[in-house]
Amino acid sequence: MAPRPERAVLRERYDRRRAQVVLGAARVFARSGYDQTSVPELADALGMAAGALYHYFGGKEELLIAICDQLMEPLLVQARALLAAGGPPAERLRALLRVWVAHVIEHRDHMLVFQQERHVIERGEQWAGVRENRKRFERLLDGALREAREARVTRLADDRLLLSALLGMVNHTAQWHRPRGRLSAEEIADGYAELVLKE
Amino acid sequence: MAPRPERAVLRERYDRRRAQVVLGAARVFARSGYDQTSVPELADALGMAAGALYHYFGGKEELLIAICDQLMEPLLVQARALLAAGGPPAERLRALLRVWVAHVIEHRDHMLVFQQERHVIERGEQWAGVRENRKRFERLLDGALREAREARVTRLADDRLLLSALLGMVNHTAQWHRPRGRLSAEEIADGYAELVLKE
DNA sequence: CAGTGTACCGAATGATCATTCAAAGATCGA
DNA sequence: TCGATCTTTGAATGATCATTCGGTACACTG
Repeated sequence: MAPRPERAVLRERYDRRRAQVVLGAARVFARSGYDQTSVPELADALGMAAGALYHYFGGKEELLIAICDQLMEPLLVQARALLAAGGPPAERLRALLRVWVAHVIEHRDHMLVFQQERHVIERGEQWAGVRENRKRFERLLDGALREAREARVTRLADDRLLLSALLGMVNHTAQWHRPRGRLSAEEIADGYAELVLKE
Repeated sequence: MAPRPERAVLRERYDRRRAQVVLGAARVFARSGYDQTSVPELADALGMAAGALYHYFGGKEELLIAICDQLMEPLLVQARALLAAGGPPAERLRALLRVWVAHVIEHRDHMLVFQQERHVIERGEQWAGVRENRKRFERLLDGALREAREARVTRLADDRLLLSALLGMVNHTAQWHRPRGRLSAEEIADGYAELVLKE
């Protein structure tokens, strides 16, 4: 009686397509700005009609939230797994930096959008989840930094300042890194580690 | 016959008022976003009518350019004066960091707008001047870093990476610093210097 | 191949926006 | 106070935008 493909199959197909759209939208928004890109323009760039977007998203802002989620969630997963694994503080921090820098480079467009739309993220009701995820990552990083300081391997006594400095330099990587740049993600991460850690 | 105030007086009054408007607009745009703030909203927040803005600016975007100029130009002047003064490379770099961090903190709203509107700055024809000023500052910083490396006082062999790291961490200061925060501008700058310079 | 639900289309809609402009208010020298 | 000029007003204008929705195309099941 119910002549439909398995519900799970449909759901998966829907999710995959949605993720594709989010990915493409990140590229477009990174280049042209979120507000300066009209929905028809965006749809054009994605090779679909404006109306189709509303099949996947309740509205333009929901799409923006999806971009931020697609950025933050896999990073959180990786960071948690890594920090759960144990090891000496300096090595843990170095490893976290590598994962983080690689992620920023891999999701360059997402990062640019994320940074550009800071003022929306800070305020909106619907943005609480994104803010929470950001907070979670900062807490993980903060924990790794405290450990490192207690092991006396950081070069700066002030954890908070070190945290902010790292957030600044690592996230800023999205602004200058180019796909076939001179330095690999790993070299960049190790450079940052060299600034932060004692020899 | 010509019953007018001195031309210079008028010009000065006009310029001062314009600068006030630019300052106020920076605050509003930093909080609510450039695109998300309508001209009537902005005018309201500034206590003036929408039309009056067009007495000082050809359009909304010209106002945005003015915000960036008001940010970059005094910093360039200070940086140039400081670097012209001479002294040992480590001290020059430290001094530059202090001036720079203080400027970022002082112009927090301008910085937030500047960072949020990156995609406009990168592209537009009319933005060439702003891009040029940014380039000039980066060259000054780059020079100071090279000097420091040649004097073997930096902790990272790679000037380019160090430059990017500094741009990231210092500019990011605008995002977390609060007016009556725990650390002074000077303490923050010295913290950054500690990361970058050998003991 | 018939029937059903999903994916997509694109013109229409109502709201919002940047900008203009004619007129009024403010300022100041004479 | 007069009159010239600078400054500000706010309603009108035309353009643009996000979103809606009635409908088509397609994929899959049985």
